Amino acid sequence: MQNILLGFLSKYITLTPEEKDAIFSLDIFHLFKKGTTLLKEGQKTKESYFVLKGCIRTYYVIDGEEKTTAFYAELEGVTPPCVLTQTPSDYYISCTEDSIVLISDAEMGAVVNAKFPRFETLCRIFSEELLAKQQIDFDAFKTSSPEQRYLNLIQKRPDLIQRVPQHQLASYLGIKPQSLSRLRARIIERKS
Amino acid sequence: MQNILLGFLSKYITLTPEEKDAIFSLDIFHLFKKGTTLLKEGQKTKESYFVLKGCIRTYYVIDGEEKTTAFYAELEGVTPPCVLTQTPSDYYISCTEDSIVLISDAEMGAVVNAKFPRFETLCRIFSEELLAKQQIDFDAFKTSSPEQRYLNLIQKRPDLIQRVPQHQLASYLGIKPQSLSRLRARIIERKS
DNA sequence: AGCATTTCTTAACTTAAGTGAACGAGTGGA
DNA sequence: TCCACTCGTTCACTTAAGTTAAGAAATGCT
Repeated sequence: MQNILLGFLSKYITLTPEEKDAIFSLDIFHLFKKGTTLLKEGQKTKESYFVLKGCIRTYYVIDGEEKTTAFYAELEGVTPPCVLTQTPSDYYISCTEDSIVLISDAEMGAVVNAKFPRFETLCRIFSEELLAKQQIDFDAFKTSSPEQRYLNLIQKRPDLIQRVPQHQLASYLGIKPQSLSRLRARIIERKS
Repeated sequence: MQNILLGFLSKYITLTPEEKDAIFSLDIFHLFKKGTTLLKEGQKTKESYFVLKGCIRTYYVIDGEEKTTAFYAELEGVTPPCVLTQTPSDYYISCTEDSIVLISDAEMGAVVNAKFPRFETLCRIFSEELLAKQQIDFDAFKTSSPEQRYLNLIQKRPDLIQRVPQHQLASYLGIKPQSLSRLRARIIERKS
């Protein structure tokens, strides 16, 4: 498992043995099997999750049904709202694939901020950009039909359609799996 | 008009004549009539809008139809995504009521940041909180039906239902005005 | 390989939103 | 004051999503 992490990291940076030791003693990188739950509803956490490899999803359980609201794949990350509100989480986070996830902590952030003030600027810019992106996504969702949302997803995130189960995709699009099947059949029908 | 601004401000802080002059020379506060457009589609801007009194809305025009995606009332604000992406705006911003709006500029932010480093921390926290709120709202929208969204709106933003025209509310809920009428009739029917 | 489980699709039926049109109430302007 | 216009509601009809059920296909486990 450590080899997988090191192999992955070596694609990006060259590490001295000391640095490798330092990284593992930091206990920041984690390898999870597909299906592993990182956060459960009702649980309190101060952790943020950043995906290096694989894919994780956030979902609510409403009336016994899973409602997937977001996917985070390579180089994407989440800080659950409950981290900021200091309340139990409203949703679950779990891995849709075997994944390497960087897990960081509010306290860790504070330590880094104290050492490197420029890190704060980075975080502000990062979070402002995320906010803008999220706003655009939200607007796109509101102003389009399920079918348009699906067609849009094909354009913007073709990988998701391949790697994620249909029923999770469906709830991500705000519809039932049966409706997604039908909708896809409709699109293919129209093409031919 | 300056009296209205001063009257409003005096509820919160006491100002010396010099400060009053300083405020107006800053040219930060603006009074707009209902219906005034602050930002047009295709326009470039570096401005953020913060509502002190009244209410503004953001909307797209898609196939000649207005699609309202957000309302900002007292003590709420927006930075349009186009400010960050440096591209022409995709949407309009206009006043749904006579409003007092604080308009600030990316450059102004930089100046303030340089003078007061703690201001950066404030901005980061503010934008992280906004991000969390937005995420919660987005999730709530995705996981609920138009009717649930309307019922939710009654709980969370009862003021909007009173002060905003139905057809804008409808598009904010992601439906047509006729559907909103029907939906409301359905709810009343069920109560009795 | 064989069995159980999950996942995806199809179908028939129900429910709710979209569409186009008409009507009355309210609003603003000449 | 009167006219035109906007706004909200209602109705009839269309379209698409929800629901329930069944079966085929893929997956996982032993």
